[in-house]
Amino acid sequence: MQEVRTRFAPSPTGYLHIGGLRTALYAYLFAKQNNGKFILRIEDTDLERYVDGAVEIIYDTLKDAGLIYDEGPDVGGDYGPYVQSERKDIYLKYAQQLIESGDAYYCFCDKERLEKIHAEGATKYDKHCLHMSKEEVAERLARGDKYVIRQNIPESGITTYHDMVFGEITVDCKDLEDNILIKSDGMPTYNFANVVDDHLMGINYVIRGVEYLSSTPKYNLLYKAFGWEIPHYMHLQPIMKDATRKLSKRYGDASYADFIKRGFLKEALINYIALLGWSPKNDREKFSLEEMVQLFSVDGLSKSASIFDEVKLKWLNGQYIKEMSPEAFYDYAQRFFDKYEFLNGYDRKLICSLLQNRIEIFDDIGPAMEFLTKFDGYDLTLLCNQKWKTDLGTAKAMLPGLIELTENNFDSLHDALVAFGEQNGYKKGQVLWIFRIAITGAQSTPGGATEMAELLGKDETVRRLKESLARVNV
RNA sequence: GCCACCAUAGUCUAGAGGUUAGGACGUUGGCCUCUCACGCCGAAAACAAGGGUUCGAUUCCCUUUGGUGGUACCA
Repeated sequence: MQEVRTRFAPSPTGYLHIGGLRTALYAYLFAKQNNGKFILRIEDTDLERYVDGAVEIIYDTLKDAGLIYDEGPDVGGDYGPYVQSERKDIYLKYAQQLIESGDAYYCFCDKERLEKIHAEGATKYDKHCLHMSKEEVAERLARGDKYVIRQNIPESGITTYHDMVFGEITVDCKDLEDNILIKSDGMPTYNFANVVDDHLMGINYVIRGVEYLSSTPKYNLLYKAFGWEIPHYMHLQPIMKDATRKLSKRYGDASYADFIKRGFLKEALINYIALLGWSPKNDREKFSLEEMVQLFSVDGLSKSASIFDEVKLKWLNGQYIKEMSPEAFYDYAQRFFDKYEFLNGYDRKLICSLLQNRIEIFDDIGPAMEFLTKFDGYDLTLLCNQKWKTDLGTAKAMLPGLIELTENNFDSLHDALVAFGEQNGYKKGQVLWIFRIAITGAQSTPGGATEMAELLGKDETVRRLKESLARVNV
């Protein structure tokens, strides 16, 4: 059996977005599941849209996400070069072969003429130059006239192919245009380069976005003209931002790197995007990359687009965070501690143990610990609690005792607080509520009263208790 | 406009010619608890509409509607 070879062929036009990453993921999963090869090819034939540094971002993202490609520009392989701009001469040669066979032709029409025929109602190129004599073509070529090479599509007939996710796709040839294969700058268009490269690189499973679903018949015509074997196709619906818009850089939607920066784990991100458009057909929804390689299946691919839901991604990320070892969590959290300067000087280990199962992304560390800096002037009504039946009066009565007890029994604070309650006729919850609010000034904190005291340290705890007392006394 | 593709709760999805239409996020009630969260137990919430085919259709077919894609010297 033939070795499965898939490819991810992005254009270096900026950061790698989530949709692109998912396409790469599926191509990777399919290849690996079949013990095949996953290839990276850079499609930089559009000089205008090229963005410096974009290629490196693609390399880094794929590698970081664990989508290790077997062949690619920076790792080599037997079918290089893997960058289209470096393959320029190859395309021209094949285009000329097509001209010989009559499946393509030189076209000298300029923009003005094209605009004119469209203005006159043409919906596609009118094959004007197809009918030019050989002599005239030779003459104009010799003269150095600008030209493009167009595909010669049959004027009638239908073309059908089988897509692994959509099934039979049929398109009428009359709806197909004589696409430009080679642009006037000598570069191939996607329409041509993808066919030539996929064939030359031995790609037998083409996995890409649905935007190519209806132009695939044209590509198949090219394969046929060359006498090449047509690959299997898997077209993928896009990931949407909302019901009508695709997730895209244009709308400033987050890139892989942005999510990582905010404290999403790559495993969670990969897991989540895999599930946007693919289902294992059971209720399971947590998978490692290795498990997905085993479980991936084409019939689990969705035929409809899916909307990216960050809320669910966060939940999933939280699940991954809870499963980390405390050590791994601590290590990973370091850069986020550095990000929030007000955390300097506090016990990171303690904070980590408090936070690991209450945050969903690492960036939450800052907001979760905010009470450390936002204590002064907190809302005193927080001391009033319906469930525990406490109010400002309770606080006023309790605080002097709480201060004394903290100063003397900080090391066994919990026991001391309980004893204080028993001696003075308060419920445990009442004491702890007043105490916690009095030292944090926050409705909710990442831990209970004594845990917060431990974090603040004895001096700061006492200081805050005194400040609270002073405020309730006015 | 023309062509193609798609259509299960707010979201991601499972599903089959006959099901109490399943799961997850979110929402919500409760339990647990030194707050919140976690965790656990519940609840509400969907087959886009109209025609067929059929004993029976949400499932198959058609139409409509809605959405997306293509219609580039962009990919």
